[in-house]
Amino acid sequence: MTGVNAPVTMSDVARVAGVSTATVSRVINGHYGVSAHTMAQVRSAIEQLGYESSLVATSLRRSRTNVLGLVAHSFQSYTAEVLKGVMKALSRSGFDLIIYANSDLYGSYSEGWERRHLTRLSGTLTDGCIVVTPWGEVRSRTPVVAIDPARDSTAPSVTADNFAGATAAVEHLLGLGHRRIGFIAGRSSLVAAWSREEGYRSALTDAGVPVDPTLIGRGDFNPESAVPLARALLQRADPPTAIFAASDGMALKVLEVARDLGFSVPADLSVVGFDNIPETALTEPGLTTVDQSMYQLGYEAARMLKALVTGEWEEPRQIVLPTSLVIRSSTAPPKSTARS
Amino acid sequence: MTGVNAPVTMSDVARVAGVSTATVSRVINGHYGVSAHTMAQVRSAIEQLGYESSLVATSLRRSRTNVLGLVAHSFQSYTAEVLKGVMKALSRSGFDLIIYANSDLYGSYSEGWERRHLTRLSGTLTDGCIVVTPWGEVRSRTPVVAIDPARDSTAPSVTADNFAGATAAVEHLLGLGHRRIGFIAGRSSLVAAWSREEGYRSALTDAGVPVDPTLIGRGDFNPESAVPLARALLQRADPPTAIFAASDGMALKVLEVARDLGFSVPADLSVVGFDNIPETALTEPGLTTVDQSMYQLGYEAARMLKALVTGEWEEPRQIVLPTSLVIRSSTAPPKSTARS
DNA sequence: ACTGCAATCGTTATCGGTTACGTTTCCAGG
DNA sequence: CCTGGAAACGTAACCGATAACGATTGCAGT
Repeated sequence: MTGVNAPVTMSDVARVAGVSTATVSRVINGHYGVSAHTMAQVRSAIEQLGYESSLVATSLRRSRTNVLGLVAHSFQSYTAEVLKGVMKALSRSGFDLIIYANSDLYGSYSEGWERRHLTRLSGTLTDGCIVVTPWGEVRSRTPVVAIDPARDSTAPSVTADNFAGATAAVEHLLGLGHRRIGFIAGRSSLVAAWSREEGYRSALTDAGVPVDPTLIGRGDFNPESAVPLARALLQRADPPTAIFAASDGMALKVLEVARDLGFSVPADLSVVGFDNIPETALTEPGLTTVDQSMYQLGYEAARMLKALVTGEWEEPRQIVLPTSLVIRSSTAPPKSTARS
Repeated sequence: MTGVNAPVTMSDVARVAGVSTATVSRVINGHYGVSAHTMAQVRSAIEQLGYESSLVATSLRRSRTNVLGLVAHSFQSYTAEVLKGVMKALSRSGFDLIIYANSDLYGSYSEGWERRHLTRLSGTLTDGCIVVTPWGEVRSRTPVVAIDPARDSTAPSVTADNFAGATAAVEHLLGLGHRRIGFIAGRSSLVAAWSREEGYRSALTDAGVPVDPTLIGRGDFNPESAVPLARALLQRADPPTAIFAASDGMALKVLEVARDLGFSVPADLSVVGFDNIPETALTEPGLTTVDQSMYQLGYEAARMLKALVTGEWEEPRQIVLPTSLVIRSSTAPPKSTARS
């Protein structure tokens, strides 16, 4: 039953060991210049008092802290996947991870959030940060790696090959015979959203199918944003036979709207999403989607940040990871394969 | 294109505004004794330099930081669920959250991990901490709430009603006609594991079925630990007709072993897990399991910690949340309902 | 014994803030 | 005109650690 409220500091240890705090510090950090005898005394004092160095005080004074940061504006299931990858990459690397989450903005968003927290952390606490889906340009004195950055970002980043993924998705629909393919876009300021739209356009064009701007809905990756857009597309006199949504969250909403409107998926309407979040395997029907391994994104981002922090430069500052199409049961040939 | 490497500190602001750092601090914290004119000047200097106060420096000097901590020894899918609940509870509460994850121990474990990190954080950085599944007694100068604590823990905690959940699971099996029900226990130092085993024993006893110690395997919640145990149970001359595992991770391993050994689930063997992690809905067959809402655990833990930190005492220091049985397709009546 | 160089250890400035306390300014009241 | 006191602001100590630097000690070399 040791004392509970004992903020035991380095000077406590120093007093007990009969040395100065500098010596205690030297012992802890394994620095040169302390005799075996004193070392033993300090060690014993540390043990006796149950001393643990304060992360805060240490990082204020030191330049390197061996702590990396991660800033995310919300916790979705994909954030958890990213985390797993990050932890894996950091495993036994000597780096700890601090995840900073701002509760006031949970759900909502206020401009410059990442920047604000980045500066608060990187001032001293962390040696570098990973930022998940930043909405603006990120800057910091310490290295930053962005996952799915903003379009105008020049910072080191890791993204999936969104263009290729979107192309594959649309080619899959084209291959099934679809010609009127709707698209629900993501927040266009994000490079991921932009590339997915480009992939959509490119696949259509390459197949000789003209891009119909009225078939494109402008969402923002927020699932709810897809609802009115899907409704608008499906209530047209000439609804598309397939809809490709730029994210699974939005695609799931498309499924809902389709059901509400009496469309049967995939008989009346094919739906494709993007991300391959766990929920897509559980829905009825299972959602065909483009898999981007959030785990891999996290893993690579952490590996890159580690290299940046330790100064081992890594050449490709922008890493692009492959995607793959996961075909489930939300896609099928259109009812009437009438070639126009 | 503002300067990138600009560690802009409070004294920078003070210099630009032509005041002392004390005044800047007063302005930032809205303290009394600053004229409207100076205040405006300081505000403008802050704006101009893009100053953000350092979390570290502030928390070193201050007692309250308005930051809560969460310490988890690994990131599984259930950790993510807990996080969502925590974030929800902290939403717009004025408290931020810092999650500390130690990479060196990822997967493995070394004694006293939580205590070490708790003291490192609670020294200054955080006002209080949530600890997820601590393996030992946790102590700290600041309030701590444990989720699924150790058995001997007296700290404030939040747990699911593990006893009732386990009882329900076993009663479900009994109701199907099973009498030889194997059990794979969790790490017995955790109260969750202990209660689940008690529930198992109690349900059997209440039904007049004697507890056969040879049908109990001593696992430790680590999925791998269940493999040899399941193998041993199923390779007996008189294998059980059902196995209840104290966690879904272990239950999924039981499914694997059963398949390898030629058992058909649920025809030859019924399997029940505990936790209701997302994967359990995806396996073939879907796993019958006991649902404990990790989201709720996180939510309640955060709510409790908040109250402890702000001093608004909350009476029940040990919160117990209800569980519910989720029946999927891994359970069925035994082949021969031979009453012994 | 005296010098010189390591090895060992203490002193002190410092990180970026907060705050107790002291000082100056300014104005109302006598 | 002088005094008192509140308002406004600066000074410096301090939070808990680190590290540059200086001081002390021990011992080999001459």
